[in-house]
Amino acid sequence: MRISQQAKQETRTRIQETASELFLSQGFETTTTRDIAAAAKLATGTLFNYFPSKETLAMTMVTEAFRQGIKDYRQRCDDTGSLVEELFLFVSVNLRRLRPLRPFLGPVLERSLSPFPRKATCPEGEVTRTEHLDTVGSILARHGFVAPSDHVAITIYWSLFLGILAFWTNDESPNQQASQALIDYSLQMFVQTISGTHADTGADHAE
Amino acid sequence: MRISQQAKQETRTRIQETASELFLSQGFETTTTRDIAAAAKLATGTLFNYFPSKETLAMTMVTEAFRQGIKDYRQRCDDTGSLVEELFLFVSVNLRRLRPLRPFLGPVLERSLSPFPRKATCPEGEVTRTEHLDTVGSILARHGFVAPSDHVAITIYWSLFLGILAFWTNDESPNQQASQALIDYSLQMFVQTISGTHADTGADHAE
DNA sequence: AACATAAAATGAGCGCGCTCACTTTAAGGG
DNA sequence: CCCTTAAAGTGAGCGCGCTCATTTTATGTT
Repeated sequence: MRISQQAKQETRTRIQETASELFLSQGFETTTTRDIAAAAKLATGTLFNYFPSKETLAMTMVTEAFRQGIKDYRQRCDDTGSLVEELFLFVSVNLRRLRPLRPFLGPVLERSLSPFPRKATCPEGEVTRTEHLDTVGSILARHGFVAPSDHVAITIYWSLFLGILAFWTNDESPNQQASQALIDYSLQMFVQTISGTHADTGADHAE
Repeated sequence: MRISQQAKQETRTRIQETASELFLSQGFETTTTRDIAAAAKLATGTLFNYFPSKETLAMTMVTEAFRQGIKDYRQRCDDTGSLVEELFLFVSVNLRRLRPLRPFLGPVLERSLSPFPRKATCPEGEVTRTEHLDTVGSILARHGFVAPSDHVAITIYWSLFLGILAFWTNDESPNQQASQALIDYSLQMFVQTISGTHADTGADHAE
């Protein structure tokens, strides 16, 4: 029983590694689940005993990268920077962790992290978004904002962050410096607005 | 020949109307192309003589709504409002035109308007985005911004707009007032930033 | 009316993600 | 050592979006 579980875990990671290789070399859409199963020396159906969908299989890697990003941030944040600086650091470490997956991230992130309402897709995306936004909320809170409960601000942050991800996955500029500019501008904009009073809008978003 | 073309046009609109009804009553994903073809009394293949993909079929309606939105805006914009007011008007008229399609917009917009790089999908999405952003650019220009050439600002606008669309398609609050607040906040944020000097970011967008 | 030809419609078929009834494997008990 | 039983593996098959060789229809010509 113990041994069996261990063997199962090995199979699971073998699937992940095989899938990762194929996604990286051929892309997400082009790689079929039959390809993955064959390369991992398994029947097609077996793959779905381990991962409920191709999307979930890919998102497992993405979720892991995001988790590592959060860890990196906690480790590297010395709590002395400004709000913008800390957000910038958080975004940066996340991108660094996602970097190895970049070649196949586009379709996966679009499907799984999109703010559009989804029906019954993989929960990995929801979890990842929640964990990310919780961390952002805690950063905001540490700088004196009660924004975690401010749905509007958080919604906007997520829109901006997705835009950054989308741009970054396709950024061919050297060292992704174009993305750096976008991140800078986006976060500056975000912080500037939630810092200042935006009272003249008349919009009383919850707080 | 003339008659034939006319008949073809009739078939085309019949497909569209049939598809629209089914999408609205059963949703986009649930409705199959076989369903649509059968309901329009056609063979499955015939449908694809008129629309290259299910996605394009749906996007045709969306594109038309966006075009009408632009017309509405041109008609109603008396050129006396502030930048925020004009952008708000523009977004509002677009949402009003999209309103009838709302029940099936989610998956369609996510696939077609997403900023993530797409490989070979329907061009309708690209066209719609371009037309929308051109109009936004002209509004900015009219208010003294040369921002149409400012990729960063426009990219951010599109992120915010997509976030608004995503939220709005799922907004159950009475009269979509929650969306109103989001639009207000988003546009305020956007205009505030492109108006003010944010020189300390190092991002030198033209002005 | 008979024919030629191009336009339009057709539906069997393909490859995909995924399911599920079934087979194989292997851990524990007598 | 065999037997029981539950876990793990299997692959034929389903429904989907979409294709394309073929058939049907409509138009213009004689």
